[in-house]
Amino acid sequence: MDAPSIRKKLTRWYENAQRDLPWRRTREPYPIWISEIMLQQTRVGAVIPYYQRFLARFPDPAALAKAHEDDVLALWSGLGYYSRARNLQKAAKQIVDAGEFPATHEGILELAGVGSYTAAAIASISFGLPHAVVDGNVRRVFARLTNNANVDTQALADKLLDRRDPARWNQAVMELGALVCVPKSPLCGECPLANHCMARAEGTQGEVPGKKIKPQTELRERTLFVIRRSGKILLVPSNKVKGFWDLPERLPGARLGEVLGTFTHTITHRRYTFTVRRATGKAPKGSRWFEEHKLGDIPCGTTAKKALRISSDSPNGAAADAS
DNA sequence: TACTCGTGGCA
DNA sequence: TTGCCAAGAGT
Repeated sequence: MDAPSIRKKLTRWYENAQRDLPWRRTREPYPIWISEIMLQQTRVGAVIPYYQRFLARFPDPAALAKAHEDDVLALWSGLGYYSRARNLQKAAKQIVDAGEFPATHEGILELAGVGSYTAAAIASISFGLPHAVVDGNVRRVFARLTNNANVDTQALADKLLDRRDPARWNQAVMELGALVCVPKSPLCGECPLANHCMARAEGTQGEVPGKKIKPQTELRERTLFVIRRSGKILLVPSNKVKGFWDLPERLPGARLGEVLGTFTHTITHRRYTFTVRRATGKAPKGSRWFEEHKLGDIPCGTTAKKALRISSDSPNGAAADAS
């Protein structure tokens, strides 16, 4: 493996092909950290608006540390993996207590919600430290480069790391995976490493690395109740996501009304078919009335928002409630 | 180790 | 429509 040639070709490609992403305009550890947490298992296009709102609202660790958790979760609503938001605030408090953002790989790794990938990303991008990132892109790129799905990715990443500019190298490998060496139908014709790629030489780039085995999807049915009164909507504390509010799913003694519609929502390997149904009854313990136009200010899951959209689209939905 | 956590875009 | 899967971490 010709490491110097690979470094040179990929680096040159990256200098020309990289996207203009908001978090690439800085090396400050705080915004880099926020972006890296948001990008975990989440597409760039989904992250950008959240990143900008979050930085505007919480411009530094102190602002994030002293915020109400509900405000943090509300800003995160819709992005998913909500433990990231809670860990983010926990880590902000760690940073404030320490007096500054940790400047070593070891110190960064101690932050709540920061694992090996994120620690290496922040260490290299913000501090220029020689730590190679391994994420899904890197695993795929190196599996194809070696035509070996079981290659020791961390060892190879450490070996290929460009120690003159770890930040540029790490992002170059990930960018190649995101734009060219994509999971399905890789664009080998545009790949700067095509001549080094063992998978391409063997014609296996469409099969390496293999797909991961996933548990079979379970189908389940649930019902969400829409209860309105005086222009407000009744929500109960989520029993799945701490700090979130959801539409009620069980109402002892309630009178059931018409079905307003259905939608599906998949979480991990379970696909739920939700029935949205009007109901009347007294508010369960712990429930609260919210003005519907203020739901953006509270932590509120996507299922509730989908359901409320259906209920207001329904010819017998919100309009009928106003009477 | 294997499982779980959310959501949306895309083929 | 359904399945795939994306800049992973915690348990």
